[in-house]
Amino acid sequence: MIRMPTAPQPGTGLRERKKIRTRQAIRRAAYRLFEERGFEATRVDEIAAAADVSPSTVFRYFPTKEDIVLSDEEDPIVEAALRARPAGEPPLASLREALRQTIEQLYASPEAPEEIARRMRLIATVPSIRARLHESVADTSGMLTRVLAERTGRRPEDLEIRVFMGAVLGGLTEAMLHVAEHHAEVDVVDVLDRALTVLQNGLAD
Amino acid sequence: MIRMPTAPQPGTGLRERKKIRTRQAIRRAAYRLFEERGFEATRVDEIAAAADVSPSTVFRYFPTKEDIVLSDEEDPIVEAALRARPAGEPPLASLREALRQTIEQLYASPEAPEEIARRMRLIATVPSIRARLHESVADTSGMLTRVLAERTGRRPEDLEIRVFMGAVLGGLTEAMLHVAEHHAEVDVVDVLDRALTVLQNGLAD
DNA sequence: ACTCTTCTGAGGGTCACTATCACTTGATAG
DNA sequence: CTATCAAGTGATAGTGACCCTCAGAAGAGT
Repeated sequence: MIRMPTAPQPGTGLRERKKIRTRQAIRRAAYRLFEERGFEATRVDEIAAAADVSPSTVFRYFPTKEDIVLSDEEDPIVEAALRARPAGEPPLASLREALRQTIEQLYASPEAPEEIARRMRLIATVPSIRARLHESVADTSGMLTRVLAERTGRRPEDLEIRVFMGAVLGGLTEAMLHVAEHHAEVDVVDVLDRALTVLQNGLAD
Repeated sequence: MIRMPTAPQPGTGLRERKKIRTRQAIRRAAYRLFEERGFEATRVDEIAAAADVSPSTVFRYFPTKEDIVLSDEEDPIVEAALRARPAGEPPLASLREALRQTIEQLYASPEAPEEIARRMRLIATVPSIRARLHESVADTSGMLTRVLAERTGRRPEDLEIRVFMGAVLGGLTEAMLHVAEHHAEVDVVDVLDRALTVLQNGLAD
């Protein structure tokens, strides 16, 4: 007989909760060690020990050491927000709103700003993390390209759409790095706005 | 007394020629092995053996295995071409011309098309190479940002310029990947033109 | 030929990451 | 409550890219 599980609520079971706790334990331990002695000077074994799990478990949760810092949980949020936009809206406007909502949501939880600041500091200073960031942005770009292609009724391999999304994400990544390098002095939403303005008007002049 | 060498012609000495030959030997050996058994299945030691040098020498010439494929010799060409553009010209137009010239120059040597095709195939298929590509594009972006800032009399940390260059390079990178995935069927200059058109007009709609 | 500098090879080491497998533990059926 | 199954974990033993150091070879200038 074909296995037909009784559709357990996501996030319900003890198993799920345990996984979330382990994930957080690893991340917390890692961040603490990164602050203390720096990213590259911290070995994965040490993170594992500090989080009280085995090294293999660390890799089960995070495919690379850099992903402990990055680990894109934003993607699904942006995707949902983008899909929720009205059909006729111009792409860049849809993205603007989707991104604004995502940022808002990310800053919602109380300890978020602290964590984001730590993350920004690492992105700004550790080259291998920046490298991985660019990779993950490329993935995000692919995902958004698919959504946008679907919304506008084009094929996702369409050159024009790819270039469009590549440009938007390239611009926004630079904006993000700008924030990372000046996180104390700038307002994220303001930078996002200025970046989108450049994308809208500035490329022609 | 301060060492004041008699400014040897670049490219003249026996030393220089030998370095170039070694570099080419490594690259050729590597490409041959990559074709034969794939990128990841080829160990650096094997490349070294095939090129008849020691493994350490391979790393002296190429900081990472991926760089054997990428090794940005284009950057200085683009930079020079961009600096040669008239002062008042709009940035995107300057870039268009600089890029067109660079591509032309890259395809100049007789065996270039073959090599470029091989390179494209690797870029299209090997994830770690694509990752490194994005990194190196980020470096190029930084360099072009500096040039453009200089030409327009702004500071290179200026948000608007960074976003502009990030967007342009993000778009062009996607165009390049498009070429890599369809290298047999498309014309590079044509794709470049279409990409630049999107960058000029398309972001607003 | 003589020195100085640059380039190379050898050897040994680090560490991120993988694969395998036995073991434990939460979920599910009866 | 128990038997069964699937999923998650840890121990162990790799692999391979990359780094460091140091001794020797080989152009370059006197």
